[in-house]
Amino acid sequence: MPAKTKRKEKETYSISELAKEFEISTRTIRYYEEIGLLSPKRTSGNQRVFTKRDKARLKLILRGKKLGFSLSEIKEMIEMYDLAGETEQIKLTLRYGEKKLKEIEEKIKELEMLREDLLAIREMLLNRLKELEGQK
Amino acid sequence: MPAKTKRKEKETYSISELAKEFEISTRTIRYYEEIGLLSPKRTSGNQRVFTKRDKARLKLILRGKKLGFSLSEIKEMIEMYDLAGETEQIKLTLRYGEKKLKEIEEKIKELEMLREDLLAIREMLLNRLKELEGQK
DNA sequence: AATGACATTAACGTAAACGTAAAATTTAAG
DNA sequence: CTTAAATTTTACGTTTACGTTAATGTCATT
Repeated sequence: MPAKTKRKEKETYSISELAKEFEISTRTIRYYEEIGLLSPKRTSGNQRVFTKRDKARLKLILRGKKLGFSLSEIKEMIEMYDLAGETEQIKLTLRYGEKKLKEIEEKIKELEMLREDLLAIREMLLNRLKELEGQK
Repeated sequence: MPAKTKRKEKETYSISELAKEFEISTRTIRYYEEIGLLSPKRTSGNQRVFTKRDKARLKLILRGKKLGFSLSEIKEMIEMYDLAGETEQIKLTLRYGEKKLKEIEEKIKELEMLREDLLAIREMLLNRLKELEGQK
């Protein structure tokens, strides 16, 4: 009797697999490695091998990008994931994290303001439409 | 008897006044005009004169930037402010506005997810700290 | 009219974030 | 083993969003 029904979850990915999945170029992925955002292992033949962890990290990078963070900012944030274990380091990281949290909450607030602006414009437009339709 | 106590509100601004107020360079402002984001009037001597409206617009541009929109995206959004008056145009603009609204709400959601991530990391770090401090 | 502060256009420079092409390897398939 | 598809590094190119002179012009004061 088969003990594990869990099908052999693919543990690793090639560069083009990730590129396809996230709809980015392989160049982009290599570039992220170049600037230290990713550090995939290599095969005996020197080809990149990405683990689940690498993939999760890439996802985080792309999310950061969508939100307007620069790659260097993203790098700083990502470094919170890889900690030595020194308590001092951890404390510093915590402080840094609080700062980033505030920035993010700031950003959320600003987006909400922008949303309000757009909603106001929408109202304006709807009224204008009514006027124009009314006097047709 | 003086009828109006309202002090002569300054209606216009020079390029450097705006630059100082928003903490950007004059070059940046000229660049925004160059790509059609601003269209200030000119003095007889050809110097730029910015109205309240121009100023409000600049503010919107800068807000968009802080949120990671590209200048061309911002340009699209800004065009919602200047409408012909044609009902068809207005309808199109409304549709476009709905789209932008959804994008913004998407962005807000993603930021909230990012915030959750960071909060989780913080928890992790706090636990780790406790362990380390405990076994000192 | 001359001085100094601020303004103008023109044009070249730059950093970030990739795109793209070339030449050489590696891997998978037959 | 051979071939095609995928990957590698190298290196120059491109776009966006301005920075940075340079050469002149304008404006308010003296």
